[in-house]
Amino acid sequence: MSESTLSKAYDAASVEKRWYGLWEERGYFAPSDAGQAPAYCIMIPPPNVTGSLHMGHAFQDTIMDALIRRQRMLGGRVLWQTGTDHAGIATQMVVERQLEAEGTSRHDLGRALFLERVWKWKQQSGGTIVRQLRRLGASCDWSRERFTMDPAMSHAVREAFVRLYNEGLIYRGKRLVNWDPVLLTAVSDLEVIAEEEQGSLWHLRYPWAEGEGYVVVATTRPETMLGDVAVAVHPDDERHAHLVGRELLLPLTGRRIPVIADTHVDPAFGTGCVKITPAHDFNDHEVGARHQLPVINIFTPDARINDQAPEAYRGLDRFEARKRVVEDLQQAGLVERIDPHKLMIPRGDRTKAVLEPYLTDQWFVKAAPLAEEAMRAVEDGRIRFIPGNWDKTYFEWMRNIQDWCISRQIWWGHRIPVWYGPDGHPFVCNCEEMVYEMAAERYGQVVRLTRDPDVLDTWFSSALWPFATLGWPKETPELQRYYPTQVLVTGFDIIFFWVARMIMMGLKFTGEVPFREVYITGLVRDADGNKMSKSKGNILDPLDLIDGIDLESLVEKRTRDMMQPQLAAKVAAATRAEFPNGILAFGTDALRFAMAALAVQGRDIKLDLGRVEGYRNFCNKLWNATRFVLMNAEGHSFTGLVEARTLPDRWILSRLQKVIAVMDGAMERYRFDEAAAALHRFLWGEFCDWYLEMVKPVLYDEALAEVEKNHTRRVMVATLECSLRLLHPLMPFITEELWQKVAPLIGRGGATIMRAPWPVVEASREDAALEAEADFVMALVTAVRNVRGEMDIPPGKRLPLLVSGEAGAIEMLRRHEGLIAVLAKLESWSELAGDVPEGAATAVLPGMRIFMPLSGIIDPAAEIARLEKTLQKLEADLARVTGKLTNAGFLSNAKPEVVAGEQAKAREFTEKRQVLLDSLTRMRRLGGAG
RNA sequence: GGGCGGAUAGCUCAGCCGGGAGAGCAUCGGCCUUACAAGCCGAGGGUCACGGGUUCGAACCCUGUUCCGCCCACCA
Repeated sequence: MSESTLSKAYDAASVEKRWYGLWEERGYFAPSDAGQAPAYCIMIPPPNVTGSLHMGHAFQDTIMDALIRRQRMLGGRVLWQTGTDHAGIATQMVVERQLEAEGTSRHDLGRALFLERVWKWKQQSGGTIVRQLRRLGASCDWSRERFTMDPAMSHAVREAFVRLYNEGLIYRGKRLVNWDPVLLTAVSDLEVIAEEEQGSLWHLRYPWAEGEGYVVVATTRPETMLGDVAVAVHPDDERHAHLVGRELLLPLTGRRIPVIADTHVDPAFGTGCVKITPAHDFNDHEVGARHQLPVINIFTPDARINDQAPEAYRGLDRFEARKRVVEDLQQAGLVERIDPHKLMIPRGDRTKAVLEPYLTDQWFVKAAPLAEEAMRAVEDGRIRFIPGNWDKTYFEWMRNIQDWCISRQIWWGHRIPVWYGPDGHPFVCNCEEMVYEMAAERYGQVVRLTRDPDVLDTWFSSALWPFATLGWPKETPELQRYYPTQVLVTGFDIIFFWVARMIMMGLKFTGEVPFREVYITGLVRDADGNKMSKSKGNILDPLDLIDGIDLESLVEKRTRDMMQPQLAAKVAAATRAEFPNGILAFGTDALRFAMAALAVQGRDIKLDLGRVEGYRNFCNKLWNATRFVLMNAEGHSFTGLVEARTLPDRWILSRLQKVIAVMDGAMERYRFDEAAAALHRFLWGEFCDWYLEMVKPVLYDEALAEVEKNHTRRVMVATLECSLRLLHPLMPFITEELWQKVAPLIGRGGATIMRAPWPVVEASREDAALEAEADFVMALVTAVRNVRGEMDIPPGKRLPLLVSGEAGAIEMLRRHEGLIAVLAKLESWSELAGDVPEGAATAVLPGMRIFMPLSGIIDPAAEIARLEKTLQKLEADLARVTGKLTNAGFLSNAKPEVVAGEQAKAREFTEKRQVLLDSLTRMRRLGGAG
């Protein structure tokens, strides 16, 4: 018996558990090898191995999976390439923190042992995020999973480095870079987060070397004065022009420094005199270079004062040094004043340490030549951003692109493939053995080489992801088949870090774009619109929405390991207020559907749990609709039947074609919100609310022949079966579960819905005239229900109905009287003969007036109120339409069909108005009499 | 300083080519109608941020203003 196979309520957990393992085991995620079918490929943005799944992943991976599943059903050779990123700095920090807890450090271990330790950590903990990804139903091809530190990936990285180097696009140089004094490494410009903080502007007096007086300079970093080499004024600044060329005595150091003129100075800021510290400020460095000034570095790598500075300050941390320098200057009477001042402080995006401009040897990628090609690819449409306006952001950055500092002084990462000879000559090669041969050739003997100790920026390997994962630099079949990939789905936050660099590298090494489209998603925010972050304590874990979580566990989770434990109480309180009962288990499908429904283009999404719950209910609705279908179709044979005979059958099939078309259009335009809305509206609002109700009188009619019922049973099953396929990309689990039961009934079964064909519009099933007839039936039923609802008539009470109107409308009613009688709970209907009975409620439909004699049942006053309300709305509508039709401009300028439409409305409204007025008159009479 | 978004029902958001303001949630009323109370049937709720313009007609196009958000940038 069918009913026993489906429980009464949908239980997401038990359904979801059943399928993923099977799909993966049976290899359904791997590309089909279907001959010459078109290839379709998406590269997952590889999540950090250190990461765990967050809402952003849930959002983006749902979108990617929906695209992939649909394409797979369309029959393409579909690859969703997956893998993880070694995340150099993040991973190294995780392991270093562990070492710290054990009372040791990476330096105690040494490089080799440390790396071993990181690999061990990766083995044990690196799989978290890919396990979580599976819970989302992500159908990536795990058999091709890559890690950015795999040997093949490392080979590709070295190859890319060597080729760029040989072309002069990678070079080494001593430059001022952003330096993280905690991590002791350079970082790229993009890894600098500048935030406004409250500081001070110190006004310092620098006395003249000869004679009386001083110059006042304003600075936000007084401690760097120990490295000053000049004071600059603007060449056109008349106040200071006479000072240029004279010498100052730099306080605390005894050094003499010149006053110079440079246009960098803004005469309007501070005193118009700027101290120049080429070693510790990007602008000053340029000024220094222009004037051939010396560069005096006063910091050690961990930002303590070094031996270049006077002895008194050596060894002091930069912040202590600041205090001491200011104190000493104050003692000497050299501080004029200290103003509060807001300024931008640069911090490292990982360590949050204040960064220092620091002069070191680093490796750089010469970006401008690569950027040129990359811009052209977007200009000429080889790559398209969705939404389109992101190309502005892209161009803006590309036009002003700076050389990319790619060397990092950390250990976890791709080591730079450069070896130095005894004289410092660099040998750059993909293969270590070859390097020694190259060296032997140069020096005439075998020599010892030392390898560059640095590793590459993690984003360097990420930039190669789209082709390196497919086998580059080898010309593999996969590379030929799947590259360029179709679409990249990612967030705007990594357009520069990743998207732009993939485009540059892709074009450079393959001559082709890495992807044809870039779909930029919004950010998932909390219910109040705040960015989710650990420190704010407002993180929602997608798995908690899937599995549910009780309040105490949620509070514990949000307050555990907080960077600022003092916030824990506040976070706990806010959590208790927002989720007094914890979070319900909504299941993966509901979460995915919510993500799709909220995926509006060009806008961040505020995660509304009510929405997720609503879609959990939708799952349940679907579940129960399927139970109903199974109960009524199982055990019957309707093979060979293809016709749709009844109005409901023909109507639902016609509507189904529309949904298929809408779904295709929406998915192709990346309008997942439209896709979700169309499916929801069709399945709940049309299939369940109307069709399944309309089918009941047919199936329950004992007088009707089985064959007639079987026609309807078949349509019912076929419609559901097709809908499940349409829904599958967004709700993979429940659709598989239900499809396995439904599809065999129409001989369509298969091992998995994943490989079932994507629905195709059957134009012959579309029938506008029939839909209009169905609309009439539904409007009539709704009108009766409306009266019932407003008049508080008991739902079970059967009512008689009187109608009058056009022959066509009456005929439609006659054709579907059985259906209408059931849906509207009518006792009988007849054409109005003579006067409208006293106390009848009235409603007006296109071409028909209906009257329900309710004398003694309804309250005349209530009916009067109802009619007046309707009339009021109608009057407003009529006034608007009349206004247009009496406007000469409208009549002469508007399109004829628009005018005709308005005229039709005017006739309809006028007629309706008259009916309502008549009814009101009657009711008032009755009310007055009673 | 430059650039990009956003402002529509109590809340979260749709609204396509300019032509009768929509959905979900929440609210109110009535229902255990044998698929579903995670449900069914109804109802109420809007100065489309504000000003000006174009147009026969503007939530939509142009322009100005206010507020909110984000990105980029070397004012010491």
